[in-house]
Order: sequence, then C-alpha cells, then structure tokens
Amino acid sequence: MIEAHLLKLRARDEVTADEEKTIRGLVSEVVDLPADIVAIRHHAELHQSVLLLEGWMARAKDLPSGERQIAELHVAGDFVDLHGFTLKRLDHDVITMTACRVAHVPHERLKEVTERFPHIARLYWLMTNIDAAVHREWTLSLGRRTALSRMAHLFCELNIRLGLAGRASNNCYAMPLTQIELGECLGLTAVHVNRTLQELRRLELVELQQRQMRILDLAALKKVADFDPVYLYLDKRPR
Amino acid sequence: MIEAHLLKLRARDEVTADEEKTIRGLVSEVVDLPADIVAIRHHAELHQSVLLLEGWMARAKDLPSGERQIAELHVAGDFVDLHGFTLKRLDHDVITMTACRVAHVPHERLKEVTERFPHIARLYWLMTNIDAAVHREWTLSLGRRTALSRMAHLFCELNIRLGLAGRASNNCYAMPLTQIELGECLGLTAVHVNRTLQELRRLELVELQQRQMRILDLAALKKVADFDPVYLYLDKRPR
DNA sequence: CGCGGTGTTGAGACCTGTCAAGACGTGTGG
DNA sequence: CCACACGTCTTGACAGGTCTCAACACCGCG
Repeated sequence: MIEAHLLKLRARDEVTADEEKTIRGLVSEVVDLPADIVAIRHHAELHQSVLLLEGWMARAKDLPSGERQIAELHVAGDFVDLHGFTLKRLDHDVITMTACRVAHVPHERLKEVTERFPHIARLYWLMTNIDAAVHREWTLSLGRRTALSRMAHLFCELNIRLGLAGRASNNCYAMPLTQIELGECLGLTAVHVNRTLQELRRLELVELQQRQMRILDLAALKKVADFDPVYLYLDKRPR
Repeated sequence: MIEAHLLKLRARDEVTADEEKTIRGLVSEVVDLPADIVAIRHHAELHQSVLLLEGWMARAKDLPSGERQIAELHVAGDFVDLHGFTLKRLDHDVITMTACRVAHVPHERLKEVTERFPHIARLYWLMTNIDAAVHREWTLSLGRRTALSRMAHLFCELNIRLGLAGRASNNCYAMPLTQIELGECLGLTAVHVNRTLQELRRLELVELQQRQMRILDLAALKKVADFDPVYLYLDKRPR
C-alpha cells in the first residue's frame, strides 16, 4: 500500500530495488484515522513523519478570528509532514478530510537515510521542494487569479496528482471536499464557492455530484485556469 | 560577506568551525548584479545556486495577462534558489529588486555536501523548508487577511528577517520596494497599496519615506497583522 | 528644462462577502 | 416506518473591500 508513494518518487527519478527496500523499511507502523480530526497539531514536538497511504489530508492554518486557510491538499502517496523532519515542529495543523490510513516513519530512520543514503535524502528533499512549488502556485492563485480561474486550477492540479497516485482516470476522480472546505483552499466563502462551481458547470467544464468529479473539457478548463503543470516537476531525471 | 548567511544558519542550529569552512568553500565566484533584472529565468537548466550577499531579490511568477505575483522576498544571507539544487529548473523567475552582490555555488559541490556532510545537508534542507513555511504564511495572508493586516504582516516579517541578517535595528530598516512591487507581494494594485499604507501611517503604526521603514508601534502592528514569528523557526536546536 | 517613474487622489464599477432563509439528504431514535 | 435533526447545498438582497480609470503632483535625472 506504499505503492502510491513509490509511484510518486519514480515519476521524478529512478529508485533502485535496494532503495525501494530501504524506503519500505522506514515505516514503523500503520494506523487508521477517522475523518475531520487534527492528525498533527501545530507546534507539537515531532519524532516521526506521516506518510499518507489512503484518503485525503490537508495542511491548515487558522486565524484567531476562526477563519481557516488550507495551504495544501494531500492524497495517497504524499508525505504530509516530511518537512517536520528538519523543522521539528509544524507551523500548521495537518487534518484529515476523509478517513485515512497512514504510515509512521520515525525521524531517527530518516536521519539514518541522510547519513547512509544521500540519494534517497535528495529525493525526499526534492519532495518537500515540490510541496513548496505547490505553495507558490497557490500563492499566485490567491493573489492574482479570479475565483473561477482559481477553482479551475485546483481541479486541474488534483486531476494530475491523483492520476499519479492511480486515483484518477479519464479525468474523473473522487472529490470528497465540501464546498466549505473548497472555500478554505481557495480563500473564498462557501456561498461564493457555490456560485463559482455553478459557473464552471454552466460553462460545461466540469460535473461534480455525489463527491465525484468529472472534467468534461480538460483543454478549456486548463485555459480558464491558466494551468501549466511544470510546477509539479513531473520529469524523471537524476536528482 | 557570507556572514549574514552564517548568522541565518546559526540562528537555527550550531555550525562548527569545520562546517563553516566547508560552507565558505562552496562559493565559486562572486558577482554584482544591477537592479530590476531577471537573475534566474524560470525553466532554465541550473548547474549552480545563488547565495544573496547584499541587496534584495524576489521570486516572481507571471500570469499571461502580465500580472505578477511575488512569492517570497530575499535579503542578505538567503540562498535564493537552493531549491534549484534538487528541482534542476525553477517554476518562477528570481529577480533583483535592488543592485545585488551574489555568490555562485555549483550544484556539484552541494551534491558532495549531501554525500559527505549530512548535517550541513539537513541544515540546507531546513532552510528550504523554512522558505516553504514563509510561502504558507503568505498563502494565509492572501487568502484570509485584509489588505491592512497583510501589509502589516509583511512589514513585521521583514523586520525580523532583516534583523537576523544585521540589516535592521530599532525597528528601522531600508525598504527599497516601490508601491507597485509591494502590491505584487500583497496581491494588491498600486492604488490600493497607497491607500493601505496611508491607513497604516494614519494609525501611527509605521513611517515610510525615502525608502526607509520605521515601525513606530511594533506591538500594535503585530496585533493588526496577527503576527506570530513561529513560522520563521528561530529556535536553535539540533537538526 | 523636460521626461519618466513613482506617489497621490477621486469617482464609479465590480467581485466577493454577509446575512438570511429555504431545500435537500442522510442518519438516528422513537 | 416515520419524525426529526443536522450538515450541506442553494438562492436572494444587500454591503463592502478592492479594482479600474483618470488626472495630477512630485522628484531625480539626463
């Protein structure tokens, strides 16, 4: 069930059989989590990182006023707090959006990786750098894109990332977020999410019902979104 | 002149004399750049990273419509494209906001660091993770904070980061950005930046003239900004 | 002395937020 | 099996923050 994670790594660089064995050996235990809980609380001392095997999680930051901004969504195969290995504490919560299955990876073992497997270390460094690239793209969305374009962009991003993990095909994927949660990703209110979603439907770009996303016209959606996947760094090359 | 960089590292962890020597040895050459150029073009193949010794740079993403969003500001001591070491190409431009002096660090030497100096490698990994934390805080600003709060937050962040590099004292620092460029950071138009700045002045929180920033009431400014510096990870501990 | 970039101001438009109410669906308890 | 509660989705009217467009002031520089 760590397959999605290996798929994600192998999309960016070769992973030898030996390295795969090392990576599989990182996991100390596998745990199931219910939906809508804080899995990792901000500012808590960390001694392990969490690899998402199944389900959706998110990195959320809250304002004292109670407003929430989600900084990144995570799907199967993502290391949701790999950055916690060097940071030791997180500046955000990691929350479950659905029921999830996760693997725990002790920081001690990650440290050994940096000492004995520099190539894996660089690969994991790369993964956190790709997370940062996603943050930058969201910054661009929030700063300069309209609500419509922003939402279209998110749907394009999820289509690719879920596809990589084997969780999307034919431009269709399970999309478990409520409109409130979509708003927390997009910096919008739930009301405006609702209207923007209707506009995307009216334009016949997407269908979204029963938590199931179907992209009807990917080319047009990308155009509305101004979507270019280079920021996801999907080329396989030595790192 | 690499002092600011060492200060930045030493704010987060011990750096031994040996390690300092290794870090100083990373630099291949030092170059001066004029203001307002693209120092590193997005998507270009990279074989070295750039360490900013003096001046201001920024990571900028452009939309086809010509609108620009700045994702992070960089000051003396920052490795402006350390993430380029694993990414190999950038998803954004790195531009100079002022005349700058930079040091070039070949990726070959960084690779050696990951093989022979895992602790320095972890420190540099940490630095890119802190950049990502800054991205997340900006995401929160753009998604949920008002223009006033967002601007106040940026001024607080710069106060701390410049202070760390020895470029701020008594809550005063050189602030070379035009109002247009401030808008590119804050997701605002220049007109609204102007009005928001006036509001901050009217509230007697800051003075900004002749490109010189003076924070008049830091406590009040932080309150308006909802500023908490934990996201800058200023605690010194083993990484 | 004129020019270009920057800063400032005003009026009006527009995108998104706020508030409120109702529809719909699903799970639970009687 | 029905009644109800709760969360989610939807809709309308209105408010408000930010943008657009336009004009002018200021200033350093050639």
